Amino acid sequence: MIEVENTIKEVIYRKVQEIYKGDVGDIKLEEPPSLKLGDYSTNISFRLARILKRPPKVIAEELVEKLKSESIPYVVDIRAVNGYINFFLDYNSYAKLGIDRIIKEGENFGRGRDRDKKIILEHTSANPNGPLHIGHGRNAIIGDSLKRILEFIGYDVETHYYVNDMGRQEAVVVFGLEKFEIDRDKKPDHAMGEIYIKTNKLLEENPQLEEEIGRIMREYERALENREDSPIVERFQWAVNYALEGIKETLNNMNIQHDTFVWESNYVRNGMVRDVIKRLMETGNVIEEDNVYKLDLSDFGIEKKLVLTRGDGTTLYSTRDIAYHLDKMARCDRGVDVLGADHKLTVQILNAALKLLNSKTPEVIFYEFISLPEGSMSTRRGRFITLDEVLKEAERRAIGEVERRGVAREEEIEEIARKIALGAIRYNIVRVSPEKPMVFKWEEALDFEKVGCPVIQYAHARCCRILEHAREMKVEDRELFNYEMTDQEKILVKTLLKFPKILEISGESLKPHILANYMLDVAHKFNSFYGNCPILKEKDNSILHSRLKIVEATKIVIENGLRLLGIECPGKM
RNA sequence: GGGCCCGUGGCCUAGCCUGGAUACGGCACCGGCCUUCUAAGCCGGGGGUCGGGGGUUCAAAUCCCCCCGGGUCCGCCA
Repeated sequence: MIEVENTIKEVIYRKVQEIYKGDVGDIKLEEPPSLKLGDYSTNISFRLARILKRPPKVIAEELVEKLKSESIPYVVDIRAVNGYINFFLDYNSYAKLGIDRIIKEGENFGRGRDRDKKIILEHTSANPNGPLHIGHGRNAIIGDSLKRILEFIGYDVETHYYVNDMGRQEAVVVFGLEKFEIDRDKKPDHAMGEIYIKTNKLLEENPQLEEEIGRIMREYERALENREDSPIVERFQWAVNYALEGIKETLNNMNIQHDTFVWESNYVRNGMVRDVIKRLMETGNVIEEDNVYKLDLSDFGIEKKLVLTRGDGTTLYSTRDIAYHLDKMARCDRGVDVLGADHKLTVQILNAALKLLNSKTPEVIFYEFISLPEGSMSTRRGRFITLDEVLKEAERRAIGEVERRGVAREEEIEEIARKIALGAIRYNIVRVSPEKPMVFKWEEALDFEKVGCPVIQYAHARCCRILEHAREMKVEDRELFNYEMTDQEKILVKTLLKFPKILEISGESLKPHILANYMLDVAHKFNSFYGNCPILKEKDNSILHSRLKIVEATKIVIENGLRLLGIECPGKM
């Protein structure tokens, strides 16, 4: 618990001041590798050793003597070990307070105070020219998990899906729709993907058609600038909305919903792109080169120059992106984008331009690609694995597993399997640190046997079952934790109470994988407790009652934690 | 060619920002545990030059430099 940690830190700081008045920086509280070494420790003696020119061990012993004269709440013992100063908690009172708090706060355990800060979080933003593949999935899963975490710790979060409707790829689709008939029987995004792939093939074989694409793009942009409701606008809108319909369905199946869909074309229509270009022209960093105006960003250490408009006067993605971000950053306290690592240079340029326009810049989470064992994915070549097929295959396998275990009624199986399948997919992606490249392998993504989320959901199911049985037993209320607790109990209680701090770190550092890894930790600690400490079979009523409270608290933490990862708990499996 | 990212036991992965106690887990492997709360589990065991080499430090997976391998970016594409 954060209060206990802060108190310990304060006391250490005071005592250190007694032997050394200078600045020693923040006191860092660490966790010893084993319970036998205590619950918290500090390495302050090592840092003081140099300054005071005395061995760390001696300093540690001296500090321990001083610390022992203080009475620190929930701390029963302080020892000097190898230069470290180790603190031992009084688990009887610590567990009583902590478990009681978790149960009292329930689904709000871990929730932060309202920060009165608005965050706009943009994620997924896949081009509406085909179905989402697992690469988009990494983006969406990281983004959605983060949205849930940030909201829970007290931010007002609005999610954006930035719809790229003005790119070449969308013009290809619009062109393709007049050449090929769309398959109305297929899911819309898949049908649109087919059109896109076929049209690209057609263009490859007939390069002279390329001019058509350019013409369509110019026509669309002209219509937007003139705010016409011409047929070309309708064609683009139809195509984009049609694909988006399918994309939204997929996202919905993954428990992901966006608050706002922002269309790129909106910024051409409302004149903001023209305005941005005009303002950038006035910065004095513009040069003319190859008959086109470019923004020189060498002041920002960027070699690449930003082309402001094409030779034919039409706008480019980058300037429209600047307009979007300018608008977005003005509407929030913090802007967060989830983007593929291939956008790193783009973002540098974007941020430089935003600074020139005196705007805040977004914080960006970059994630590396998910590739296939046979190489990288390609939307254009149709070489990718869609989220839809992963979802479907995961459910198929999960149904088999649930049936095999035989704990669910026939009519429950599908629903349970769906939760397990989605959990496995979301978890296996979110648990990996985003800067690590991933290789998609079916066996790994959908391994229900041991790895990942099923273990967490299973621990939760065990909690549910135990509590169910306990209700039938009518256990008397007794004073909690008035016995010598086992190591497994202590470790579990301590782990559960870390939840709020984990959320804070995970949210503030924009790293949902920290929460994901913690959840597995909770499950392991619970399983160890479950395997070593009798609960319902415990004869001592006081211990039985206390252990049930630990189970209840575990159930709450798992539910809250998985919910923030967009994963549901089946309750039985 | 230059910039950025990754490289942790056979495989996957945490820790790296903010340097410290035997490098967290999982898979696979070996040995125990289901007349006992769901064995998707528990207990124990073997397995590591933290890509390589220098450096800084009392102390380096962690900080600095060089190198190797992989990815990615360097469009009047998005």
